[in-house]
Amino acid sequence: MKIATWNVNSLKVRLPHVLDWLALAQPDALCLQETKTEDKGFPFEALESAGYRAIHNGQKTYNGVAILARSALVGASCDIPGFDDPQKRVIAATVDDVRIICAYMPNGQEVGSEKYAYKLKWLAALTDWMREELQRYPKLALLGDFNIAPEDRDVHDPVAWQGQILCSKPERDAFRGLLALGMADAFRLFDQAEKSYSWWDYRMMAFRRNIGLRIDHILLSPALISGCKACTIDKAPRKLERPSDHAPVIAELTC
DNA sequence: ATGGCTTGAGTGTCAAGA
Repeated sequence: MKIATWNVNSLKVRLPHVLDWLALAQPDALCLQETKTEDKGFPFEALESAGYRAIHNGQKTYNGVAILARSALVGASCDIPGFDDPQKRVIAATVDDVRIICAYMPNGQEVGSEKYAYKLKWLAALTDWMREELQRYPKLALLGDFNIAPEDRDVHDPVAWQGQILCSKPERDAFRGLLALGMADAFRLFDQAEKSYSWWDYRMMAFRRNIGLRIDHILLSPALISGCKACTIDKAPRKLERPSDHAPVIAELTC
């Protein structure tokens, strides 16, 4: 089973890239973030024609998450239960026996800001919820745009980014808090090239210069870790015309 | 150099992203 995550930065603009990528990469499940549309603008028909069912938790202009899958999406749920949040950042469903959680974690804007406080509260709520979900669903994968670079090796210039948003200690502590539940960062289960990133700024020709961060992740529950055969970042879509600023991350599971 | 692009809102130019 191949599962993947991709922040598409507007599904309306990126639909051709998504359809091409589905045909090429053939994932069994694909988590999308930043669809930036309500359900009425969501391309259910085009995805159906491509062989994918979809569930969507969207809103106008900002945020919005979806899961696309070849098989049925069972037991779909939206948002973090008990966490009052108007922003549409979470959707979950079971696909072929694996609980898939798709999350678009807050950016936080600037350390110390209101949005930063919201980000840390959000991450705490997610972690509490994940602790419960892992009891309910031993085979669980948390995929998405975490907006956290977990370690200095995930950052093109760790000195410049030290303590900055996406790299601050409380954010990295929150990431480690998720790992402390027993989950593993699928990408780090394998040898990887140095300077592997999943996001590059649109400005300053950052992609061509590989000025990036690794902030999109796939976390696997203990029951899924040993069956993970590969985890890769596909930079190809980032090279296209009008790309998303994020690249897809893919994990291959033997189940 | 606090910008540099890109998007969605909506016809002016701004907020937000990371």
